[in-house]
Amino acid sequence: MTKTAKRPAKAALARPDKIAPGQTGGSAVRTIAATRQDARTAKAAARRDAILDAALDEFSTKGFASARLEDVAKRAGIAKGTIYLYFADKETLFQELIRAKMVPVVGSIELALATGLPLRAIVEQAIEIFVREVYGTRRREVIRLLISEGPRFPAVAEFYYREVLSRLLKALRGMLRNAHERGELKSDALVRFPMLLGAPGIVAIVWSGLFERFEPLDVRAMMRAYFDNLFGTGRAA
Amino acid sequence: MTKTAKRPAKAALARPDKIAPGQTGGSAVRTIAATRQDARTAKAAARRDAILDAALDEFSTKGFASARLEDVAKRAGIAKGTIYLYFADKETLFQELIRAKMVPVVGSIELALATGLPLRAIVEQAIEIFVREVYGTRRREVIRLLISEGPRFPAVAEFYYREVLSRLLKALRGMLRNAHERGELKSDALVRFPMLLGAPGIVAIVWSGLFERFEPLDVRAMMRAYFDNLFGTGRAA
Amino acid sequence: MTKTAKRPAKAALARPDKIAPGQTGGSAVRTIAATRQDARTAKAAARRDAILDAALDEFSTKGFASARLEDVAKRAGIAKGTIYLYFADKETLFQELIRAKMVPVVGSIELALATGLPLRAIVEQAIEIFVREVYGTRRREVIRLLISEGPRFPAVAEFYYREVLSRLLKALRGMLRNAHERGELKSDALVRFPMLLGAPGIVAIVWSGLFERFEPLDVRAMMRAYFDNLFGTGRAA
Amino acid sequence: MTKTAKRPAKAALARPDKIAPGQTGGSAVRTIAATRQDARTAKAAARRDAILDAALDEFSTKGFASARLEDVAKRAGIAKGTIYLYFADKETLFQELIRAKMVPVVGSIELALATGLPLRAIVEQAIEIFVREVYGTRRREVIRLLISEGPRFPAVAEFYYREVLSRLLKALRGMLRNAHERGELKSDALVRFPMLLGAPGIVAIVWSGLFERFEPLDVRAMMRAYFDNLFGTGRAA
DNA sequence: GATGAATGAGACTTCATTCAT
DNA sequence: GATGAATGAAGTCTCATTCAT
Repeated sequence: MTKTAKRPAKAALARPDKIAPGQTGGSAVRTIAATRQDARTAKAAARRDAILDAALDEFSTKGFASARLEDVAKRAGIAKGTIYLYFADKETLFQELIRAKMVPVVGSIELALATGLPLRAIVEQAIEIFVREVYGTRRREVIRLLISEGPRFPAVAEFYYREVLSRLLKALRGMLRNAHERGELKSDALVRFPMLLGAPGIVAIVWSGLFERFEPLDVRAMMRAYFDNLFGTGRAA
Repeated sequence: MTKTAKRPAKAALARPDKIAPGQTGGSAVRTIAATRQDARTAKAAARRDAILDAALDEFSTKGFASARLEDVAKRAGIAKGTIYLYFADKETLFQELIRAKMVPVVGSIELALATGLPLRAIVEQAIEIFVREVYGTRRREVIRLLISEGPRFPAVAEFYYREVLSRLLKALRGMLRNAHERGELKSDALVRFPMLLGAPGIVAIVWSGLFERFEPLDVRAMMRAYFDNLFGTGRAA
Repeated sequence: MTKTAKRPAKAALARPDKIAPGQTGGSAVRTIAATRQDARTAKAAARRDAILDAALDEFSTKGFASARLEDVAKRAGIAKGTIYLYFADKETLFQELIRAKMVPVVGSIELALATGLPLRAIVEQAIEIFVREVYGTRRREVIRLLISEGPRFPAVAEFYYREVLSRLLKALRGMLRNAHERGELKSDALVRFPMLLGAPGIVAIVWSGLFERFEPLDVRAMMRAYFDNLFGTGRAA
Repeated sequence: MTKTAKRPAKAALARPDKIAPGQTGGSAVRTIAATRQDARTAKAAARRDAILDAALDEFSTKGFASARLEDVAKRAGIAKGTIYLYFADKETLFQELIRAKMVPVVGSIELALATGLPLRAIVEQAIEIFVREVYGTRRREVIRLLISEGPRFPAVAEFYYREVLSRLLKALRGMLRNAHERGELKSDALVRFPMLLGAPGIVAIVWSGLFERFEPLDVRAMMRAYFDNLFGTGRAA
């Protein structure tokens, strides 16, 4: 892939490879050893997270190709070589980063979309969730990273599509279909193109990376305007 | 000092720098020499374009940082060093690429938006223009590149905002304000957030780079659905 | 920004920069760890010296600008990149080379000049020291390098003047003033121009680099002749 | 030689190679054509000189290896390729530079040394000549260049030794031997090491390149002090 | 497990030299 | 003769990855 790859092989993508240090396969009996094991496991997990956080910072700032693993290590407070105890290589680190930051939120979003609430309420809620849980957090950077680097990492794009996006789209479609059937939605356009619901979020993230300096954007207001217009709700009614 | 010294400054950004070979300042009388000059100028311009095209290909495929200037040269059918006769360095090449591909279209879009046509017609036209002149051309890649790499090139983002985006937004605002005043637009939301009109375009471009393989997108249909919904037009009425 | 960016500043000159690998700040208690540390430190110092020696060879033979760092590495028995673990860049390597080879001898020369010995004896001694400790060693090359490349490296010239030459001249002046006051020196010319004492050494070094092949020079004899004449000593009396 | 050489062969050194444009071999009859020829020859010679002057500037400032032929051309007011109409390559240009600037003065110095004047007078004259004709002119740079780069250009050193230095030394020896025989010189040391007469000149040139900034040198005074001491003349008597 | 010194492939950039015009 | 666009070899410096300690 990218010129970064330097050494021969490359672990299969899209699956967490490598049993990281302290990571256990699956045991049972509680023993002193097991407890010690746990401690080690916990420390290892914490370290893994630290690396991922550091990597997100560096990749976001410099871009994947220009980010230096040495800086990631420094930021994580570990030595350069240690990264390789947790991730097979730079590319794998990138994938795991996307995975680790995005997968956990899918479930809760699915749940939020499955409530029978009126479209209006769900959308209102979604705006809040996006602003608070995505735009206002490091997840914004994760998505920006995905948008920027994803095209060069087919494995990442595939994994993301499979584990995150397709599930969200499915949930969205279900929710929208219901709203359509309940008459809350005039057309079926959004059922056919549910990704349009994500459009203002994408615009906000792209905008923030490029033009925020020149023209700040009130993301919440923009999203509200967008959905009001889209659903014919809002004051314009 | 010694050849080790890096080139002092860095050509001022946001302005075509470097008098490319064969480029003349501006004369008048037609002479044989002038004709010869023209031939040279024309050849130089053609070569410059070839480099820009090749660079777009390589940057799009590999990303700015990972693209090799040697590959750009090869693709343009010239020697590595020749690139430096036309562009000061890799970064300048990137900027000029964005500039050269985007600036020329701004004027015509401004014109298209300034017609007094009904909103509905303008939008219909805009969809066509986007699909034919952007999405279906290399300009799609230019925008993708801007989205991906722009955050790391403040100068490019600034230039793009100044020379392209702000002009488009202004034209959009004017057009939308008119439509609003004519009653063709219920709310003023779009006047306040004209970038929302670009949202489906952005989504289409982002989508095409990441998920096209898994789920192709009928861009024209999506845009039509989007605008129908937005303006309450279309069959759903 | 992007990996293209040149390293920002440039280590402040005239001071050993960069903590070389294995170099410690300064501790105390002797432990196993400390011992291991020492071994590493020692190895690092040895390697640093090897690089400096190799650099001296290459720079002397090819000149600073034409010497290839790869050849320096090869000669030092290490990989190209390793040099950069010890020196920030080629220019820094050059400076450190001059510093490392010259600073250590200043003190002992100052001492030799501070003895109350008669001028005649001191000069005799100085000739021996020059021939044995400078002309007959790699230091001759260091000085030749300084003469050749110094004008293009203001920082090196400055450092050399400050740390080496001005100290030597001061010691010389003191010694000569004493001799003058004791009546061993007829005029005060040398007190005013102590660098004249170095003249035959400079001539010898310059000559050896240019004309040795065509006309070998008996340096010791030349220096003796020079000083005999200068001080009115020697057989000619 | 030096890494600069890039293309296969290399014209034999130490002889002006290449019949430069406008240069004639040797004709006779005066015709209109001949006159036109002369004009061309003169122009060519002037251009050749301009290149040499420009080269001296650039080589002095940047060093031979780091000087760019393009800058030489610019400074000479010609195009890069034109240099190659007058000199075979960069190295040849360097040699011709040394030759052109130094050979013409040898004769007059020889003459000055051959007068039967008393040593004292000759030396006084020599100081003036050195200060006015060498130290105060571009010849100082030529000599500095010779000292700096000569060791890497055996052909230049050889040529210089043969055409310049050995002739000067011979003249010096003759002059000194006469002075010795006339009793004006106590010892024969200088007859054996006539280069010592040049020592203060060398010191002055080396000093001016390295330390002038920190400690200016009154060259004339230093030389006078030197020779006074050397010959037991001057006020100290 | 952790470290960080070492490696060496690789990329950008420079510039002497050539040659079509 | 003169020009300057083009070439491509070569050099500095970077950094992912390895491995001895």
